Amino acid sequence: MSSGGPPTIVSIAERAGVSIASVSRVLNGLGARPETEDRVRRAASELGYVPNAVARSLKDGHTRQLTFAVPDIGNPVYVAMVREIQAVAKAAGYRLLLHSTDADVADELGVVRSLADRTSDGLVLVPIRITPAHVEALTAAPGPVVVIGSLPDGVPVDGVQADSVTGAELAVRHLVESGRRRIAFVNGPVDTVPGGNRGRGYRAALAACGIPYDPELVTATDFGVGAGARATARLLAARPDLDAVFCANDQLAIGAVQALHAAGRRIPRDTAVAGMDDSDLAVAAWPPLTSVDLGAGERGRRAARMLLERLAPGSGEPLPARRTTAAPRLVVRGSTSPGAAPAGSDEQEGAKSA
Amino acid sequence: MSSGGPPTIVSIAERAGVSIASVSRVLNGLGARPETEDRVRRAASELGYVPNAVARSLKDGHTRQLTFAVPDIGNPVYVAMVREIQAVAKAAGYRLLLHSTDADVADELGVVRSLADRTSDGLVLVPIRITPAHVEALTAAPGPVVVIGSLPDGVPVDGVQADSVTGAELAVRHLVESGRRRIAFVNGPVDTVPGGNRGRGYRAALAACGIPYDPELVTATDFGVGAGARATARLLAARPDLDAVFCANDQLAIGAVQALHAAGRRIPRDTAVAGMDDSDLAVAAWPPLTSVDLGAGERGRRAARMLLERLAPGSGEPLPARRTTAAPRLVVRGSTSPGAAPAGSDEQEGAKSA
DNA sequence: GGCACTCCTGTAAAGGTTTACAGCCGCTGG
DNA sequence: CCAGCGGCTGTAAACCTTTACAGGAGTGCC
Repeated sequence: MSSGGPPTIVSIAERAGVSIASVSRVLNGLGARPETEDRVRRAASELGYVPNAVARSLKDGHTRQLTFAVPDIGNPVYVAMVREIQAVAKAAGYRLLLHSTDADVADELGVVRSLADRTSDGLVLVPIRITPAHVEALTAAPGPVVVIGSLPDGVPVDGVQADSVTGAELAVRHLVESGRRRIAFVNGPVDTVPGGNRGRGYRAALAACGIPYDPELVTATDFGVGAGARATARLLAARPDLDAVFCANDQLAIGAVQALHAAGRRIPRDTAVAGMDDSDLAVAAWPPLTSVDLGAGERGRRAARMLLERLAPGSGEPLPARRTTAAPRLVVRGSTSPGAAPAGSDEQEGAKSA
Repeated sequence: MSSGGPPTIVSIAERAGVSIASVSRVLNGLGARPETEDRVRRAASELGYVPNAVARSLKDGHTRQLTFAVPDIGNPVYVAMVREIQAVAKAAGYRLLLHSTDADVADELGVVRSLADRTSDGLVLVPIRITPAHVEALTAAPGPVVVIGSLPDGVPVDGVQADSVTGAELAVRHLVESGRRRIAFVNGPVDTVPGGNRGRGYRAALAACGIPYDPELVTATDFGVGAGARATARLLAARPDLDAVFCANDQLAIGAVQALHAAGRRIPRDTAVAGMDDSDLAVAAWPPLTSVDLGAGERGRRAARMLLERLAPGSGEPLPARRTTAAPRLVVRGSTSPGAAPAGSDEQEGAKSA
């Protein structure tokens, strides 16, 4: 009986007077006699049939869903990644499952293990920090995983990295070339992946430029606008002679800009400011922020592509773990260079609003 | 045989020497003899068993997944919504499927219809515009839908709205109270939901304040920083006497700020600027932007909750369509008021960075 | 001692799809 | 005219789980 509930191939088979196998074949484009074809198609459209994706997934073992797990969905960097990943996924006919780990290590590990429940075919993970437990979980991952972040060598999992060291070097070198010498550094938490790398980048850059490292010019705090403002105010009090502030991300840099404005410093004349990530915030600031684009979107895109390659039927998945690094790019704007980036330039176009 | 592939209840049953029914019962906490219980649990953990979510979904007819479909994932307003929706979903044990419609009407309709494939249990949709086709598709929706946006009355679907009219009125009234009289308005595309409503809000607000509507002070463009800057520059050229710019969102307002800076106007002394949405961009600007919080996060949260209520087993889903409106809130900062929002205030704390 | 009852367990069906295999029919070629 | 073959079609199994139902063993009570 074609009773309640949405139509299934059984309802169609009854209505068309054929077997369910024929229905399935017609609907999947395998051969059938023209008349059979006709009757099945007619019945299907009359009933408004839509194939049940769950049943199909159960049958053929994949869901056409990818999971993207990030510490915090609100962060512009992750937003840039989500956007690209979803675009790649959509183009390939995959849906995107977005998971927020809320920067919780246990939750991150849980996501990796939950690959086993077959809810999604693969995972792109952005860990807030990488512990031995991560290495263990990733090694035993029950499905394909791509990690965005700096992964130790032995782990048999694809990885996409930013090159914070070179990125920081680009920024510091630019500041030095603009004549700055006392370059403060406002970092985020050093026990996180980004914080750790960016700190190393700053020191390496100073060394490369022949400028001695001065601990008094360096501070670590939380990532965030308010934290950046407070940290900058402290630095300013301790070392009024600083002539540039380099920040580990744009939010901190926005805070630095605010603190400098509040202290009556002119930007960039008295003090230059540079950030990292080149998020939308950079162009919102005044003057617009010079920032190092660490290729968040690019990293997302690459991660998604690598994951899809693992899922492609061709490879029996025996390809070795791959590592790739996105090249950083310095975007110079008014916060370090008086002439740069006039208002009304063409960047950041096209966003819609609700 | 317990051959290749991940362990199933069958493998466990074999190993424990019991039937699959017993395995299922033990694993779902229904009663069993202590010894049986023991053997099943031991076998399950030895094999590293994880239940197959797809099979379970097929059996009991729901996936514990929600879909959230937005025009553009990068937009801060939608980001705020995603964040809240994902939090609510996660707390209720649901996963979140994020879909970008890329502001394509056909795609929006497709998402509604695709509810029929049983991939997710419900949908939160943010349409870019609402056409008769939308009304039709929503009326025939094969599953529960909550729309964020302004929905016509007859449609049997839950809805959450922003109150742009009151929101615009708050901003305009605030500008008037600060002594402004020639208040320009930079809108986004008027054929979109937000553009249309905000335009009406501006006119209503002027009327309420007893200020005549002056078409020369009004312009519509795309949402976006560059568009805002160009539009403001045009307005400034046509009407140098304007003393405030009200923008339909923060991106436009950022653009306006840049254009005003470029024109040598001081903010807020010469010209005040106010935006809408109160996104992260507002605090990134200098001076920080006065903005109307239209409750994006709140709307997301409510939409998610309404959807979950529809899914709760208690109700046979016969509750009538509900409509709810989030109250707007004016956040005054430096762009309209000289003293407001000192640098280093506590807003926007805690974001993490990669 | 036997009956009834309880507690536990196993068998089997259901959920919707895909697909291997076998069967049927009609046609062609010898 | 018959063997054989090709083209369609139908039956049934498989994917993995949950659960209704029936059956079996043990206990308590009369």
